[in-house]
Amino acid sequence: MKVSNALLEEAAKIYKVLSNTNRIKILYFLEDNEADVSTIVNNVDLPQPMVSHQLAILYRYQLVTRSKQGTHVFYCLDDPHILEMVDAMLGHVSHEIKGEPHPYRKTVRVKKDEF
Amino acid sequence: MKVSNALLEEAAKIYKVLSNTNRIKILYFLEDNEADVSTIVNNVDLPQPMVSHQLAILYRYQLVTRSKQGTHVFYCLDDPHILEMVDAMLGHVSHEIKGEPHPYRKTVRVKKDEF
DNA sequence: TTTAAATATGTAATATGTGACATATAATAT
DNA sequence: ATATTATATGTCACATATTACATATTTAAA
Repeated sequence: MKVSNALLEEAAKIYKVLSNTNRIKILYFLEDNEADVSTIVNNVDLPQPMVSHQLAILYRYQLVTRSKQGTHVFYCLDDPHILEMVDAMLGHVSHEIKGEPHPYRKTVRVKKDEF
Repeated sequence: MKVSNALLEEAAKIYKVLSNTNRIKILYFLEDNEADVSTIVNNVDLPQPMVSHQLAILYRYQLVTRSKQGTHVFYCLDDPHILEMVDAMLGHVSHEIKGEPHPYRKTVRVKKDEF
């Protein structure tokens, strides 16, 4: 498959956005609810400036939309398909983990032919 | 959906691995071929130490496997499903780059109501 | 117009990632 | 042993990310 550089770089950027558990948590909370910042803060258990900061990143990369109502800003998943991708990734890692924590491959594989 | 912290962190780590165009390029080259390092170097047009470095990261996080034959080390996708995920992401960003609304998006973003 | 609530932004310390480059190791052949 | 090829590792300068915290901005109500 031939992929343009611009596309690769854009994909890499989205992956960077997703490479943070706080942002993933926020996305997951928004799976079921459109929610304002305070509600998100109360549910993901992070300080408000942190949540605002991560929401700004999610918004900049078009992972969420937002709309203002009075003093409240409501955030919403832009494309639910993103969460399907995250689901797939969680499935991947849970399959890989299988009981053992797997930050790295610590378990020795076959001695002779591997290294 | 309720997700354990360990799982979230593991998914975030894999996302971090994927957040680099050089690593994605290497994974894509391995889509069609099992290949040794030199072959990869010749095809992705990156200096050899860079390729070895990125391969080490891909191996540590179990995105590729490797086997040694003489002086050559052959790398192979560990789980082709990973590339399906990358495909999905490339599809996602190709929509974004063209400024197209996402497939599942109900309303088009309007300047006036945004800020 | 002062106050309070909701949200966003700025700053600084620390940490982590990146890319270029030099060099080390490992296997094989001469 | 020495040389050669394939691959891996170490280092350094640089850039970017993370987090906590303080403060600014916006809105609406009293």
